[in-house]
Amino acid sequence: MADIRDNPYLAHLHGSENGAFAALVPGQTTAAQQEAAEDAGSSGLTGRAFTQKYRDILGKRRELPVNKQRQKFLELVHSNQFVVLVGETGSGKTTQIPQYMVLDMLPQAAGKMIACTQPRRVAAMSVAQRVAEELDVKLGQEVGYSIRFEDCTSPRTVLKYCTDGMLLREAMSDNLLSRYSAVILDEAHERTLNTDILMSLMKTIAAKRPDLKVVVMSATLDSEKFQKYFNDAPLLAVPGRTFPVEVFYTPEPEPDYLEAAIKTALQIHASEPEGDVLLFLTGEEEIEEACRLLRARGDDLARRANCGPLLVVPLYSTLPPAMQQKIFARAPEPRTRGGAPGRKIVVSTNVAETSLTIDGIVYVIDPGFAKQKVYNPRVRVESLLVSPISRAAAQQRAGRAGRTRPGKCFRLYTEKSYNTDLIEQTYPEILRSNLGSIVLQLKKLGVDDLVHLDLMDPCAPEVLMRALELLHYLGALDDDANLTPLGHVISEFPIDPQLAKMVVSAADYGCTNEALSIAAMLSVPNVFLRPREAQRAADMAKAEFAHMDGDHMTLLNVYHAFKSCADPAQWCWDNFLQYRSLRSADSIREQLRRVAAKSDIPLVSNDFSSPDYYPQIRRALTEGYFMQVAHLERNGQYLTVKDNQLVMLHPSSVLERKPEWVLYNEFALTKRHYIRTVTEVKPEWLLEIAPQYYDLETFPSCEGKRILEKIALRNAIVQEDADKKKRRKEKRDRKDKDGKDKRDKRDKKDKKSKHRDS
DNA sequence: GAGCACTGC
Repeated sequence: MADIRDNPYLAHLHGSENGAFAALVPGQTTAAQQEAAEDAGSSGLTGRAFTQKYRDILGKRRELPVNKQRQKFLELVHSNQFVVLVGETGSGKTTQIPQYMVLDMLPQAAGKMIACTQPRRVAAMSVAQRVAEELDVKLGQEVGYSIRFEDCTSPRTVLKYCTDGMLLREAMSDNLLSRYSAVILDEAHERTLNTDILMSLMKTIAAKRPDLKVVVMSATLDSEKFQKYFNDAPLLAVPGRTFPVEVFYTPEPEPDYLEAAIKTALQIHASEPEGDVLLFLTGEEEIEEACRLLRARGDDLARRANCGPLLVVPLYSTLPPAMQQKIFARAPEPRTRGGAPGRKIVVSTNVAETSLTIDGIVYVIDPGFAKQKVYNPRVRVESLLVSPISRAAAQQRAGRAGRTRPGKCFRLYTEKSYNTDLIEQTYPEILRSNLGSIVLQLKKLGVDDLVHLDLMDPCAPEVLMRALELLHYLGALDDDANLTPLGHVISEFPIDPQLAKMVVSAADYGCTNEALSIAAMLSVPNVFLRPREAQRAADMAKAEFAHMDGDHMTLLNVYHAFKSCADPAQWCWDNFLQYRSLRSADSIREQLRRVAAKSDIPLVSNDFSSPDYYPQIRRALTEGYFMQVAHLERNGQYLTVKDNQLVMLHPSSVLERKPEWVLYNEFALTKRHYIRTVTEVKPEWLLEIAPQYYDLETFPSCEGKRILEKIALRNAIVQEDADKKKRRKEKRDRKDKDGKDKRDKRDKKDKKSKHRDS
C-alpha cells in the first residue's frame, strides 16, 4: 500500500524523480539537493510520508530571506570550520539554519547531533517546537530541546535546541563535545556570560576537532569583531523583515525623564493615529508610579480632549504571570461607536527589550536608561545601577515599534547625546560579573591558563584574581590553582561555589537535608512579598517564620512550612509569599539533591529536638560563607571582616538584636551599604573552620581582630591544657595497659592452670 | 527602615 518512495531505506531505488535524496553526500550538499529532499514524498528522518501541513509550512519557509542565501551558506560551511551569520529579526535564521545543517551533515548517519544554543529557556523550547512542526516530526524525537529541569530528547534526536548554559554543563563531562558534529551559537550579540565562555570553548574544541562545524549567529552590525575573533571567519549577512521606524529626539536634554516619558505618552495618545505604546523604564517602583500617573492623567485627558480610553499595563519579571498576561490584551474599544479609538500603553523594564515580544506596538518611548549589573572586585560586590543604555540597546528598543507595521520611536535625549554620550555596545556580562562560579567551571572544562584565556573581551585581571582567591580559600583549588577533589564535587553543583561548599560540608555536621533546602531558597528570587497596600500584614506574616538565629533559618522555616501545607498556592497567598519562587526553590532542591546523591554525599538530618540542630546548620553555613562576615563594633556599627567596610543590617532582616558576629549572603549597594540575609555566628567557628582565611598574621587591624586574637590565645591555652591532659592520660593509660597486660598474662596463666585443673 | 534589570546551570 505504501509508496515505495516513502521508504527511506529504498531511497536508492527511487530513480531520477527522487534521486536528489539519495544524492545527499554529507558535507557536500547543494541548496537544490536539499530543496529536492524537502520536496520528496517522505521524510528522510522518519521514513513517514509528509503531511499536508508540512507542505503548507514548507511554502512559507521558502519565502524566508535566509532561504535565498542557502546555497551561499552551504558553500561557506563546506569550506570553513567557522561561519559568522548576521541576520536581523524576521530573517528566519534561528529555525532554518539548523535544518540546513541537518540536511548537510545527515547527523543521524554519523550518530552525532547538531546543537543550537539559545540564551533563554523559553526560546529553546518554543523554537524546537516550531522546527519539529516544520520537519514533520514529534517534538522530543528527531528534534528536541534540553534545558534545566527538562530534557526533551531521545536517542533519535539529531537536532537539539538547548540553552547555552546547558551545553556548557555538558562540556564539563565531555570536554570535546564529541556527541555533536556541529554547534550553532544563536543570539551571540547578546554576549551573555555563558555565550562568551562557549565561544571561547568552541575555538579550543574546534582546533582539536577538524570535523566540527561552528556557526555563530548574531543580530548586530558588529560582525567584524565576531569574524576577527573566529580566525577571520567568512560572513554571511541575511536581511530581516521588519518595518521602518522613524526616530525622534528631544531638542534639549530632559531633566526629569519620568515626567517627560508620561507627557510623551499622553501626547501620542492625543495626537497620533491608532497603535499601542511601549514605554521603557528601569524598575518595579518606577513602573507602578508611572502607571498610576498615566491612568489618572489619561482619564483627565479623555474628559477634556475627547480622547479614546487608555489601558495602562505594567510589565516586569517579578510580576505574577496572570498580571503579565495583560500585556497581550487588546486596546480598549472606543467609548462610543465611531468615537476616538482606545489605546494600550505597556510600561516595561528591559524584559520587553529581548525576552518578551508584544505584538501591535507602533510607538516606543525610550528614556535611555536601564538598571544594569556592575561588579566591583575591590569590595567583591555585584550591584544594580541605573545607567544609560548603549546605542545597540537603543536600536533594539526602537525596533520593537516596527514588528507589525511602520512605527515611531521617541528618544527622550538629544541626537547629539545619542551620538556622543551613549556607548556603542552594552558591556558584555563577563566584564560586569563576579566570576567565581565561571572560573570553577572553566577549571572543570580543563582550561588551566585563565590569564591567557582567549575571550572576545578579556576580563579584568583583578576580577580573575578575586575568583581564584575565593576558590582557593574554599578549598576548591590547591596552591597551584588546580582543582582539588573537593573542587570537582563543588563544580558539579549548579549554584554559587560558596553554597555548594556549604552543602558538601554539611555532611560533616549531619545536616545535608537542611543545607540543600537553604541553598535552594538562596538561589531563587526573594520569597517575601510586601505589597505597598498591605505592608503591615506582610510583616506580621513574615514574623511568624522568624527564627532567632537569623534569616537563613527563617528561610528554612518557610521552606519546611511550604512543604507541609495542604494547598501551597493558597497558603503562599495567605502568607504573603511568592509561590513562583517557592516552587522554583523546590525544583532546584530536587536537582541539588540528585547531584549530591551522585557525589555520594549522605543525605542526613540531625535530631530536631537536639540543642545542636541549628548550630550544626550554622556551622555548615560558615563553611561556605566565612569570607562574608561582619563584626559589630563598640560604636554600634558593623564592619565587614578584612575589608573593613561599614555596613548595616538590611531592614528586612529578622535579626533586630544585632549579634556581635554575623555572616551575610549578600552585600547590597544602594543609598547605604546593607548586608542582606544574615545569620549569627560564633567567632570560634571562624577560627576553626577557616584558619587559612582567619590567619591573624595577615589580618588588617580592627576590633574584630583583637577579639579573634583573644579567642585564639584562649584556644591555644585550652589546647595546651588539653595536650597536657592528653599526655598525662596517655601516660596513665600506658601504665594501666602495662598493668593490665601483666594481669592478663597472669589471668591467662590462671585460666590455663584452671583448665588443666578441671 | 528598604528593594529585585534580566538570564542561566
